[in-house]
Amino acid sequence: MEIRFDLCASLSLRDPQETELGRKIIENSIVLIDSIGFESFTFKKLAVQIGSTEKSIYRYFENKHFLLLFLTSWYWEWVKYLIEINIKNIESAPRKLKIAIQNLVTATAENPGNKYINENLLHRLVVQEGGKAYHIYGVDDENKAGMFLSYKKLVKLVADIILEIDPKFKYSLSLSSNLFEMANNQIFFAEHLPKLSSVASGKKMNTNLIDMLWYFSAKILNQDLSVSK
Amino acid sequence: MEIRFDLCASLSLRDPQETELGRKIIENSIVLIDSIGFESFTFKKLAVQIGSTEKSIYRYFENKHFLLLFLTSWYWEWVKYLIEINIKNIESAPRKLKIAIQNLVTATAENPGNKYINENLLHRLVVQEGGKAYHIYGVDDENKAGMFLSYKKLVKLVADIILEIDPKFKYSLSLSSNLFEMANNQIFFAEHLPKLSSVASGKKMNTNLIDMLWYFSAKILNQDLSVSK
DNA sequence: CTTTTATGATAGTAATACTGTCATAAACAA
DNA sequence: TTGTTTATGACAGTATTACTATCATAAAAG
Repeated sequence: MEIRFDLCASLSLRDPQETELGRKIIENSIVLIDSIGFESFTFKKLAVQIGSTEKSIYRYFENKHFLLLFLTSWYWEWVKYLIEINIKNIESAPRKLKIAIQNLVTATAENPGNKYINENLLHRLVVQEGGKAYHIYGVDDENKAGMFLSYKKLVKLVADIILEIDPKFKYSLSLSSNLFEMANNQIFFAEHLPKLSSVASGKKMNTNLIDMLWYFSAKILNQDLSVSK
Repeated sequence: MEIRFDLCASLSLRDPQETELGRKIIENSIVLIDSIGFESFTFKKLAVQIGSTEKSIYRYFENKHFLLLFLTSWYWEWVKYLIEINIKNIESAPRKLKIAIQNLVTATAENPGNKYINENLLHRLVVQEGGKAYHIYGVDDENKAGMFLSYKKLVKLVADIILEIDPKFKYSLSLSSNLFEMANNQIFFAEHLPKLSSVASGKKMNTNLIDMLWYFSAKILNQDLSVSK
């Protein structure tokens, strides 16, 4: 089994999912960025790691920013895919929201969906570096070019579940985007700046974070806290 | 009137608030980063703008990362200062929280507190680039060195107000940090990725954002929505 | 069997992110 | 007053980064 997502074409010069070298670039860039950080990451270092050349990587991605955008977009598509398959055939909207929260926090399936993408590592990368994909000077142009569609579709998916729960709720988009942002942020805080978070890192972090996000959402949406047990 | 904050000493090699050149560095770095973005910003460009040299700027800051950290720390101290003077003599804890929200969203005083720091520009800078101050590879070491104390103190201040409202509330730190993160994030989304936010950019953005943050907080804390009118 | 396409090898350039040295002017101390 | 720190500027230099260009070759496609 090999999951492929159709990401915005302008993210890459050539689709890296289609070639051996392309997949090597994806696989190893995740490992390398995770291990040395996005700022120290260069195409030169990646080229050395995969036994290729800088130039060959530049044939796939204009620069490292677009590579990061590709990786985060792939991640959001993956989370959307997980949520969609897991809420299938579920009737209750609050239940769907709880499932969405579970999936956006853990972002892992029982069976990995892909041979060359380590979803756990990618999740950690998005927690650490994800915001840099859009906190950039050219955000408006890139948005016009459709480069943030994956994230927008995902936020819309959850916002629609929220509207199913309460069609009159005024803040569905903000609550939805905040769930994604807050989930990643609180994981980052728990692991690096624990004074900024009420959830502690460790074995029970994900469970506690899911409980908290559900608590916040249920309160805001006037839902019974136990409804989705 | 000239506000000075005692920021963590290791943020800078020399306190820029004390010298003419130092204040020029602060003043112009805010303008320059805001206009070209943090990635394109270099000490060379800043040196040219202020008629100094790269080397002289390096005598104040190790590199541009620490300059950004200095600016964001100054900003968080400034917001903390605003909140503190505005909740003085207020009895009602929910009222205090509402005032805190108003201040963290607008982050401006009637009278600017400083001649060489443009607080409005700095606010915009923190919205755009603030997260990059701690989403870095060396976050743990810098945290040990006390470099995020300003933000942690601010989050604690608001978390304590939350505990005043409900001493049994389990998520005071996360609710507090999320208020700060969400405020900046939703401003960024409203202005650049409007599909991700329920608040629209424009004249009423701040008011709507304050209402939303208060709505979320009040719901989560079981407070009357109108209590702090 | 030819032609396209992808990659690798190699080279080169401007800018970035620094570090080092020295001269000088201003501030401060004896 | 003189002597001495201290801050800045002027200038030089280096390794790395972020690219772009050219050419040879091997594999895939027609």
